[in-house]
Amino acid sequence: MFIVGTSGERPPVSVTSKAAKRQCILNAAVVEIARHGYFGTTVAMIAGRAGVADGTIYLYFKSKEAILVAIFERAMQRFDDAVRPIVAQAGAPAEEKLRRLVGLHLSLLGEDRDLAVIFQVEFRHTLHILELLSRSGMRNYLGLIVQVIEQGKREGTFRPDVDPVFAAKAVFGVLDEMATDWVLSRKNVRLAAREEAVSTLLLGGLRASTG
Amino acid sequence: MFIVGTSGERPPVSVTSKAAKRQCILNAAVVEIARHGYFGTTVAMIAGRAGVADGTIYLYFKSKEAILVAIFERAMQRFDDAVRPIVAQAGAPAEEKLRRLVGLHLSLLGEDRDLAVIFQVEFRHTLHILELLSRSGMRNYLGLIVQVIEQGKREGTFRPDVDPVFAAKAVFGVLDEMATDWVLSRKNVRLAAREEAVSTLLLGGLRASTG
Amino acid sequence: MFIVGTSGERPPVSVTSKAAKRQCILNAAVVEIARHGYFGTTVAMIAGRAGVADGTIYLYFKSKEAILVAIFERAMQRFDDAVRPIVAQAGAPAEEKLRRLVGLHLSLLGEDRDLAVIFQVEFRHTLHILELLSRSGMRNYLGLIVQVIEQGKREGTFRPDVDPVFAAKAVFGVLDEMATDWVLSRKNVRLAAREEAVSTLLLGGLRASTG
Amino acid sequence: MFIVGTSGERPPVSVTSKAAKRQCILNAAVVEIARHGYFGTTVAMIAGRAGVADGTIYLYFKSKEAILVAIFERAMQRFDDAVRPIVAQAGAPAEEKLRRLVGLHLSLLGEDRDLAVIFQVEFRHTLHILELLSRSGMRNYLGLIVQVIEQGKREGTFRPDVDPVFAAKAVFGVLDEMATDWVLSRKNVRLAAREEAVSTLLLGGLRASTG
DNA sequence: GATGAATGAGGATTCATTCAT
DNA sequence: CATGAATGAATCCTCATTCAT
Repeated sequence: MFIVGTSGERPPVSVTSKAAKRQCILNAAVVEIARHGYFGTTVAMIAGRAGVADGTIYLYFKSKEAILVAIFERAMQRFDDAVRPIVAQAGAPAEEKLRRLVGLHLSLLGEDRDLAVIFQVEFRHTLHILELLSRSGMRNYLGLIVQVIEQGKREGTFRPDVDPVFAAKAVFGVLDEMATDWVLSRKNVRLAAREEAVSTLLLGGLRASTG
Repeated sequence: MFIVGTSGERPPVSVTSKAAKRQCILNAAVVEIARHGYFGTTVAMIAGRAGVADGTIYLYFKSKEAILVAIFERAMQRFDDAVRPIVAQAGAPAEEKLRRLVGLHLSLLGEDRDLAVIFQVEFRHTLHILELLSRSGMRNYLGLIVQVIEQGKREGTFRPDVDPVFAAKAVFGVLDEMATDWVLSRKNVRLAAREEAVSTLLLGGLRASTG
Repeated sequence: MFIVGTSGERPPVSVTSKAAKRQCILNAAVVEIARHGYFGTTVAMIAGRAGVADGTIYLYFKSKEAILVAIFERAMQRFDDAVRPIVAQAGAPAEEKLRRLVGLHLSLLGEDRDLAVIFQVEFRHTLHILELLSRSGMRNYLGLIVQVIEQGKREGTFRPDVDPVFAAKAVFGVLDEMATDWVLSRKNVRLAAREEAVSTLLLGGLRASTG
Repeated sequence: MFIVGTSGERPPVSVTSKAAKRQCILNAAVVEIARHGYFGTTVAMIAGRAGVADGTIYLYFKSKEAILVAIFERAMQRFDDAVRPIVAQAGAPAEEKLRRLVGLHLSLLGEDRDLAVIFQVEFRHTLHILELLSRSGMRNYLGLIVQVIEQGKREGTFRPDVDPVFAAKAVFGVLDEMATDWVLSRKNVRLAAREEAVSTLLLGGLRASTG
């Protein structure tokens, strides 16, 4: 059924439109799920906001749950793309990297409240889903924090008795709580405003007591 | 819970039975919800485990959601009962109180994995529920931590530039992440085993750098 | 939760009503499926005719398909109850038994056109279902016909070179075609009216050519 | 079916291609429907096997049901083409014709198991479809059998008291049951192997008892 | 108070069919 | 002619909640 011609390129419209509509559905899902929760959101609601028919959703995603997973993966990809260069940067001290990492975490979540809601609330929905996620993308992210802390220990800026994995989880826990708190508070503050305080507190706990 | 025969003194039995059955349902709900998630748990499942008829549930709780709230309230009450004396204890330094508070938090959650699952996972289900909770019991608990940190600032053991509310949230965040991590990990470690590391890290971040 | 009392008998209402409602749903299903076909019949249609709510159906049957199977089983049971005594009857010659068996087959189907429609049309729906059925009840029925033919061979009234299993299938085939033809014809004839012709034809084919 | 390049003579190719593609779709439909049942087969499945786009199906058939009807008509046409000459053959006795007719019926179905499945199972799906079919092609076929039996009565080889239409249905019934039984049995026997037994039985039932 | 049968609204998903390209 | 993405109606099934016994 493929009429072989001379053009090696498939219709660009299709590619663009296909990917674009997928993103469109994902965006709609983020808004709806942030607003009504995963179980409170119907596929029809997502389709409605995306401006497509209910059935169309299933041309792009295998199931409702697959949408949630796709949201997570897309977000983690963006996180990873932003964080990895910071960690990899040669020459920068661990303290500096940790500060920037903290700033980035808060900025990225702070930029998109809907996404933040999903990350802080909806992804915690079910042990099943949480485990799914924690085993994939989340591990990567935690691994990056671990690297920074290990660097700090090598540099001598962080206490030698700190367990890097434990410390990374603690760092993540503080960031996470800040994000959740911000998501739950109705106040019109910027999440990134807490960057300084968070960094200070964490670095205080990690730093070697340089006499 | 089984009343067989004709008991002459109904009122006291009834009261006991009434309260006992309520607890029984709550216990059943904790197990089922921890195992299958809030939305994955049916009222029939809870009733089945509690050994009562489906309809009976509604003699003790207004709705399925009310059960979730009741679980939260009961757990927070226990938390409060345990934490309040520590905070109120006169003569104890803030550092000591914080250590004991950390230990208590991890112990209480570590004692009942099902309850921990619900706290770390299920209560995060929906923005709606989370807000409900954060406005009531959670605030109290956070307030207690705030008190300890304020005491530390007054004593001079904690840095004067620390914002007590912010710091309390950070403390909670670390504890929370440890609990979540424990819930998700299949390893057979005790949650309380991390008490020392958590306290050290947090106190390191809070402590005034006594020159 | 069972308050042990002195009465050994459960509420009779429940038993009666439970079984009665099951039959009621089955009857409704027979009518609807005969009229609109299995795939053309919705669970709501069955529930509507049975006078119960849609969800009630699922208190009595696991799925829509389970209803079809139950219809088959109920009908086969009735067939079996009627046919078995005929076959078992001592002293009756095979010819006589075959005549009565033919008469019974046509009578039973002829009595309930809706059921006949389902037997002749709907049960043939899918290879899957047909195999399911042919392996269970249908085999029994065929086995009874086989017995009669074997008896005829022993008596010397049926040709010795007849394969009983083959012949039984042929008998069934003729009966089946008569039933299908009757179901499809709109004429107001009685199915049982063909009893004589069918028996004559079949016995002609089976009978030993007694010189 | 794949037209690559610029063919100068479109019309004939087109005509051929058009008819060929129709047959191609029909063949694909036979396989899929035999395998998954009519309601279990999607138009997309047929299109996939035929190697055409979903929408293309509708350039050749008005609806999914129209495909089923077309399958029936094509098959009946083949039956008719094969059976008619036998019946029309002058000089051949009715017994001989009936034998050959039986053989042909079993051979044609036995040659294509997929088609046999559809004939014996899928065409019985719905009263609606069955009636559709029985009014058209099936009647013709039955009419041919009737002719043979009438010839036999004129010849004096068949019993004078036999109703030709009834007898034709009985013949068809036996053939039908044999085919169904073969379709359902997994054994690797040839359907045509039963030709002799079927003919013998039927002729035994029809034959005038030449004393 | 307790029961559990009954309810019926609600939702994820499928698929025949259409139509812009 | 052919495509296949898009449609949206339709359906089976679940389950929180009620209420007659």
